[in-house]
Amino acid sequence: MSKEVGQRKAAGEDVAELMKSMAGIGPRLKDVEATLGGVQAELRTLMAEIPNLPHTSVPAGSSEHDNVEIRRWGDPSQPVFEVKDHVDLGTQLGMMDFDAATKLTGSRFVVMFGALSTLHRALIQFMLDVHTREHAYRETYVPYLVNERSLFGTGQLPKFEEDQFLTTSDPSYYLIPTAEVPVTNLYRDVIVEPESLPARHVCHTPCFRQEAGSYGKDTRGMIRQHQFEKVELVQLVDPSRSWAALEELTAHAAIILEKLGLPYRVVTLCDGDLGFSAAKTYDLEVWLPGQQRYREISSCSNFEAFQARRMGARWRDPSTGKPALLHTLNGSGLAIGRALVAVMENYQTADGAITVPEVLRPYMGGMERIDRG
RNA sequence: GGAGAGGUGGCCGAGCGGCUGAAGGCGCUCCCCUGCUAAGGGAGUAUGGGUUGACGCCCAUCGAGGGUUCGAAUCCCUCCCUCUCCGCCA
Repeated sequence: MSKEVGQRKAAGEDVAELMKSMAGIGPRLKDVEATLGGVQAELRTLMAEIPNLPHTSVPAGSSEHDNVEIRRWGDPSQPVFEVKDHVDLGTQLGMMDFDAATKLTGSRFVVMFGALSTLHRALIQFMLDVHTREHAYRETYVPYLVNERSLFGTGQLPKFEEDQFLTTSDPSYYLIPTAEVPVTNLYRDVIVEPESLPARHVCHTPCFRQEAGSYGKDTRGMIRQHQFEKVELVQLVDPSRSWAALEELTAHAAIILEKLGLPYRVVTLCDGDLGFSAAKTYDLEVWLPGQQRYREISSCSNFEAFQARRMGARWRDPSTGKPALLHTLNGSGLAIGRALVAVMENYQTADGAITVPEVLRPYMGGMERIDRG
């Protein structure tokens, strides 16, 4: 109609009456739009906090006790001597100092020195090399601070605000809780061509987590820290391939444990233990002699279209020629702090030293043994 | 941090409050011409969403969000980002 005004005016006609008839439309339209907007916002808010639907293959259960073991690898049998945990080992070696970290910052941090620090770095290098050279992941470097939209995209916000470290509030920048956030969000508002799928990224970053609600848990040692390193695997795939991709990705993470010679088992998380965004998750649990139990060292998930929907990550489906949601996956490959703990405890000797696993020696200048001094 | 400039289609680049979803150029696609290469002529060419068997039609989009107006790429406000100079700095 407004177009008509212009046309008639150009033709020299009188448009006063037409304009008068339209005068009331504006306010009415605005009113209706406001109502619609309100309803849509409400709907969005509600939907933002609804978790993903578990896949049909996910076992039912209410807690981690109902997770289902899939397989085991390696021999977790006891050495003949009395084993120490990583805290005693590291402290007695003079290479791990929790008190210092408490002084510098607070609880749930660690300071390391010397060969232990090098071992920590060696683990990172080793994992990055295996995943890039043997599993065809593209090494990726990303910001460690992200904005709210990124955390929304992968599902940490709005529901898990209390787990994040907020640094600035104008604009809101958060320390990343995992590389999953920046890496997956590379594809936010992006339509990728089918040729570039699957997109595979491997990314080493520090991770920062408040660990809210885990106050009494794992207070000893490096198992649960506010800051830890992780080498993360992220895949974006054709939706018809995502379940196969989850198996592959989990295998890529497991191979690291095998190369390191660390006994582990694979469990499928039951629906009660499943994360907010995941449709299915395999946890890799490494054997820790110091705790006499398996502990999570990697979590590999298929999110199907859940994250993709939140962030608008799409591909051009060749069968229709139209943009369609991708499927996203990720998994730790592996958590570095816990891998260090596992190496220390599994490779300890009777005299409190640590044998360096074969595959890490090239990364440590050939060092075979970490000993005092 | 200080001072300026600017964000328009795959790219470059115009744009008066009203037939501008957007001139022109480049690029790309198809056709014609030309016995090579090159040049030349013509036509077409934004994206996303919805709808249709299909032609098509409808909606949204000129950094983002608000506002003014019957009508905004164009005017006003807020924010984001980019560039240049200065300062600072790994």
